[in-house]
Amino acid sequence: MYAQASAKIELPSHFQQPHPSPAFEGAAVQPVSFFPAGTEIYAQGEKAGVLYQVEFGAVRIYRLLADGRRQISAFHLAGEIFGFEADSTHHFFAEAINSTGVRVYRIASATDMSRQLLPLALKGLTRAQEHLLVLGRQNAIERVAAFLLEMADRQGGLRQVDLPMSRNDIGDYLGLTIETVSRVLTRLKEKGVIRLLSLRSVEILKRDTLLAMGE
Amino acid sequence: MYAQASAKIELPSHFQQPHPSPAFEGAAVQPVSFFPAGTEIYAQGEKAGVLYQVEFGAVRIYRLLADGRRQISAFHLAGEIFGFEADSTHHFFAEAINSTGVRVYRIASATDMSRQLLPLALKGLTRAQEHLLVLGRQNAIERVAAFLLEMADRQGGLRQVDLPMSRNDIGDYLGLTIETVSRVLTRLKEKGVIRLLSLRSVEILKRDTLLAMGE
DNA sequence: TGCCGACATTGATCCTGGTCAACCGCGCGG
DNA sequence: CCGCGCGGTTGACCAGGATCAATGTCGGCA
Repeated sequence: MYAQASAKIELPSHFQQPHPSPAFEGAAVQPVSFFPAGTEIYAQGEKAGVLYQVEFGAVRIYRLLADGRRQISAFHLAGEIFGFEADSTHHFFAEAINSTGVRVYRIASATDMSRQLLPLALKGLTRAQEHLLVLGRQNAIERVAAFLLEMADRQGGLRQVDLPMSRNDIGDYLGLTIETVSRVLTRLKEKGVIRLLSLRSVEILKRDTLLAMGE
Repeated sequence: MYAQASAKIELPSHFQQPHPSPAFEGAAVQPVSFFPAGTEIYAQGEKAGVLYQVEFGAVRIYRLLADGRRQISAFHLAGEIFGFEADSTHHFFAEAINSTGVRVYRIASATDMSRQLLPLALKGLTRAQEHLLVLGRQNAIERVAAFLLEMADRQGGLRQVDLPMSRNDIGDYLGLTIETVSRVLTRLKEKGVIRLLSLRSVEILKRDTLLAMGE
């Protein structure tokens, strides 16, 4: 429904990098599906049962409160696998942040994937629990610092970090408002800890200072 | 305040009440270990590899920041299993909240437990993600309401809810201070939503009101 | 049964981050 | 090429919850 073909040529080069993907055993590989920026991959309440691997782009996983407040529980970058649930129903929404390609793995119901899924689930659990510490007990500066370090880490620990998501997304991930995120970033910039190469690209100048802040 | 001494005592067999729980296959069952209130079951950094099932009592799982701030990521009540990690190291602390008995399952390294562990990991992941929404986007009243409902739910949905943990524990679970937890509880009491039977026992009088608050 | 200490409640004040609002700047379409 | 709109930044003010402090109460044990 939402997936549609799109021109790969138009994509920024950093979305095109191939990644070393551990293919799934016992799962039928579907062709890559394309999701334009902002489109839904699956919705809360929908039937689950298919796994997704990000080929390029980025995905946000989130829940909503009745009044529209949103909590993003995870971002998924190239190479990462998402879509598994505790039961047969999706408890979250998944949306493409930018133009995103995902490879779909359809699993034969007879196949036992637990051996391959367990490490992923445990990794996700650990990440979620670490995120709980950030949301429950850290202040705005600490949250943003932790976020920048997490993103740098997940992109290979380079000085230059891509932020595929908007300030709004960052805020909804960190439990902050967009204004607070913005203010903290400028404060970090003024302190010489980071440099904003563009809105969506940050260079980390003082990694140790950031580390000291982020915990 | 938080006892660090690990005082593991094995109970005489006539104390070992069995409870209706699905035993593990392929795991050596150890006798029940007894942990007095406040004692450590395992520590962050320790080697993992053993599973625990709460026989009686309650357990808190938490992390600490350098300055002592604490985030409890989960409580485990009777019947629940905890102790599994993404790698061979514990990333969290586990402590007995009250006098607690845990059954230890030692797993032969050859045995593949993933089939049995995956549902538990996924359940934990879902709970953690729901907790993220609470910590990231809900205010104090909503957090406490959600907590009371969660506890009621996990105790069979009865009107009367046992809170095995202190206000401090509740605060560190909800990302609030002990004072705020206390104030919210008195406010709920004044509104006739709950009744405090004792410090550790709450009766839910208006479940629907609580539900509306907890989201 | 009464005492003590830990835990909990309540009150006063402070401060971080939210809210509301104005403005900026870039990219896109007319 | 200009103007519009969206996303981001910045500022002023506000409020929810933290902090600091005093008091209250429960429960365990002598």
